[in-house]
Amino acid sequence: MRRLELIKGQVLQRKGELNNKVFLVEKGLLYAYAIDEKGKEHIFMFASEGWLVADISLNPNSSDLFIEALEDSIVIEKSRVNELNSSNLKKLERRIAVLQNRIIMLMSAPAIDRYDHFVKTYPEIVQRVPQKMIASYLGITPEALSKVKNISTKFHKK
Amino acid sequence: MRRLELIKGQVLQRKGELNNKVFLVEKGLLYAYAIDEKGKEHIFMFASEGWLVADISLNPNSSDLFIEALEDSIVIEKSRVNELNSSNLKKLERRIAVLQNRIIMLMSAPAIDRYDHFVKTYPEIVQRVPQKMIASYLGITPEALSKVKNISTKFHKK
DNA sequence: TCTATTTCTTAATCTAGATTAATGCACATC
DNA sequence: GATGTGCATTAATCTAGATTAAGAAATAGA
Repeated sequence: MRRLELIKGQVLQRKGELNNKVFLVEKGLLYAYAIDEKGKEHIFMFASEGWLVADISLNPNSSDLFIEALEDSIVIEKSRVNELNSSNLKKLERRIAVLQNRIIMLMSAPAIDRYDHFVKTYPEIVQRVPQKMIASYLGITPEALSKVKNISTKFHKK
Repeated sequence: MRRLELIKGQVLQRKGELNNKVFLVEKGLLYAYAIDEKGKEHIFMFASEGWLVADISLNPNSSDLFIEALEDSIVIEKSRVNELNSSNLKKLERRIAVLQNRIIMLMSAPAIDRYDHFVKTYPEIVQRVPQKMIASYLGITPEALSKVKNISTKFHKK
């Protein structure tokens, strides 16, 4: 358990690296992402103050995700086995709920609905990250997000 | 905690109903699904012998998902708060890992890769459920799955 | 302040997968 | 054996979102 000061752009954890840590964000903003075979980045989550960011994948010897600071940040690094304990059960449940909802959204809702839901759920994040990163989180391109927002405002659906 | 015998097609839990239970599958096969505004069904998970099936959504007063028996089954109904305890931490972690992976796949991999991954990961399920349900789990239509499998075998990508 | 690099937008074209519809098949039920 | 019901497949058409390519706008760095 140690305290880390990060500058914007600093990478905390890389794909393939040992994956036995979780990071509690004390200040700033981090994000976790995967890079596919074509080199495209897919944002898995954002984590601001008070959130835990970690790659909870099956193999603790090799991370699937990258974790990186989006702003200058301070995080508390903790051991994964120590931190994912009974006192954090509620947090784990919450995470499952969020992931479950994300899957249903990805499968059933069009891009614009996913965007509206994101803005409603994480208004602070929207202010702090570029649109192209929100697009990536939603599973679409920045161009598609730009288009889709445009159409929805034109027709006063907003 | 009680033991329930279900016949094929029986619905254990409906959207909107109280959501404070989890179900341990002792025998048979269940599945959990969402129904969107257009009435389309989206399969969230399958659960065969030994698996826990539950809607872990944020609000315990209202379920987001339906849970239904795909075969004649026997399940142990348990209270959600009692069951999601420290002795099941590893199971919760596993579920997070599975969901995390599913999200990455939905965002980055084409339908055929998602199908191949599913067949590799859950070969028993493939034998027990119709193709259209696998398609639904993958987030595509039965027609698209049929086409995509066809193309991939024609070009010996299999 | 001036210049760079990023980010956002628009537009044209393309494509994976959706939709609609028809057909064949494997069943179960009568 | 005839008839119904659900499942899989094929094919034609359609569409949401991807890709590619510019340019405009915003931000950061010097």
